[in-house]
Formats: sequence, structure tokens, C-alpha cells
Amino acid sequence: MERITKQGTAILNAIQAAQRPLLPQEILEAAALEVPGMGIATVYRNIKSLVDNELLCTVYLPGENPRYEPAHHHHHHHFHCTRCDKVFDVHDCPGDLQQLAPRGFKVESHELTLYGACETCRLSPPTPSA
Amino acid sequence: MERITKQGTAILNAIQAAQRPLLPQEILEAAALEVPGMGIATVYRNIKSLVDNELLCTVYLPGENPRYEPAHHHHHHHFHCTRCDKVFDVHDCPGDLQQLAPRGFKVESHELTLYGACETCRLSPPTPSA
DNA sequence: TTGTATGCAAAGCGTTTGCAGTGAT
DNA sequence: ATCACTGCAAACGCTTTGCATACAA
Repeated sequence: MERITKQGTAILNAIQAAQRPLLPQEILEAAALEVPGMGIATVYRNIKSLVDNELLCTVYLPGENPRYEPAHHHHHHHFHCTRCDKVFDVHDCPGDLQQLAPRGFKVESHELTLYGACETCRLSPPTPSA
Repeated sequence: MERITKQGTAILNAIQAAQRPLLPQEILEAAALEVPGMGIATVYRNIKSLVDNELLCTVYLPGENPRYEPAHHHHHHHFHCTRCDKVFDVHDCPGDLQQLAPRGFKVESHELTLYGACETCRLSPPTPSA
């Protein structure tokens, strides 16, 4: 992306405004509030170039489609709320995990995902009527 | 699955013989050695029923398609070799990670993936000629 | 004006499903 | 002889790509 377009601006705004990693479809919905009629292909193309330029990073969670968040340039993990399915950053880290690997294996990095209830869901359980 | 078929047997054999989680395509290739001409749809259908019957479990790794391994019925993690892309079981675990989550969040489970070089790849670096 | 970025639709890829035929019981 | 399972092909959901048009420069 060499040119500044209203679509590209809206996409980056949407991702930066979200306080959590977003799916492409969520990015589209948010950006389309600003630029109605925007297509999903534009979202994918912009995401790709933003990731290439290291303005965004890709959040891969087990069994999930990729989400995107602003590149933090620091090691962190994620918390996946099993109630609302939203994903949140976790800035703490268990540290070196070489000890866990089988003998002879060299651990160079790791990914950790926590699952449970986010604060909102913990304080607002689903209504029994549902 | 109520009936025993040669395809179903070959599929289960392939997964149990592998010492690591396999992709559906890998399962097909292994099982087709025993039952040539087997279709990928049969692999998916058998996997699904084996998972439902808890003979298999699904291994979800970040950014990867699902793999399948015999159900171990115990908590464990995985090591993904970045050289050969094979995945191995890790039986050790860092334990409770509640401490890592943001305040107010409740951690109920976690997934951990280690990345690096498996023993084979660590001992056999790629040939410089490649 | 130039040519990049967009929108649409078609294509890709992994997975699922409908259907007619095969084969386990 | 049944009817569950199989193979094939079509359908699906997500992502990518081709192409003509729109618009940033």
C-alpha cells in the first residue's frame, strides 16, 4: 500500500481502537461504519500489507481463525474468554520453558493461551432464562 | 460408526502407529498404504466418529489445521519443530497460570505450544547445499 | 494523467455433506 | 437382504486473486 485511502485509514483505525485482537470480519464491520460498502477483500489486502510493514501482528490461537492487533513489539500471550469468545492480551509470561521439553529438544519460543471467563462475563453470568 | 470396515481399521491403525499427531492428509496417506483408493471424506468421517467416541483427540495448534492423536486422557502439551514441522507430545506442564491473567479474569484452562528443534533436526541440520 | 487500491466475482484450500452404490452384518 | 459406510462430487466458510473501475497522487 503506497497510497492513503479512506478504506485503509478506517481499517487501521478500527484495529487500533479495539482493545483486543479482531477477526477480519470484525474489522470489516467496524471499518464499514466509517466507509459503508467496503468489501472484505479490501480488508484482507490491507491487513496483509499492514502485517508486512509490521504495523500489525497476527494472533494465532488454537483452533481459531487468525486475528489482528497493533504490533506491540514485545512478547505477550492471550486470554480467550470461553463465554463471549473475545480475546484479550496477557502481558505476563511464565518465562523459559526449556525444562518442559523432551530431552534433546531445543525450545526457542512458545505460545500460551489462557481460557476462562473475562471480568465482564464473570460478573455477568448468562441469564438462566436463555 | 457401527460397522467395522477395512478403511476404518486402517485409519485407526495409522493414527496409533504414528508417534505424533497427524493431519487428515497424513492419515489418508498412511491408511491408503493399507487400503489403496481410500477417499479423504472417509478419513474425515472416521476421525469425527473416533473423536466423538473419545478414542481420538483433536490437537489444535496456533495457525495450524487440526491434527489427531490417540486420546491420552491426560493433560499435556505439544512441541512443534520449526525445522521439520512435525509435532510431538510434551507431558510436562507449567501448572496453574491464574497468576498471569489480568485482575478479575478467571483462568480455567490453558494451551501451551513449544517451538524449536526436535532432537532429530538438532542433530541433523539442513545440508548447506540445499 | 497515471497507476495503485477498490469492489465484485471467481478461484483455492481444507472440511463437510448429498447421493448412489458397495459391502459388513 | 438391510442399511451403514464408502467414493465422488458438490457445497461451505474463510481467504486469495483476476479484472475492470475508481480515485489518490
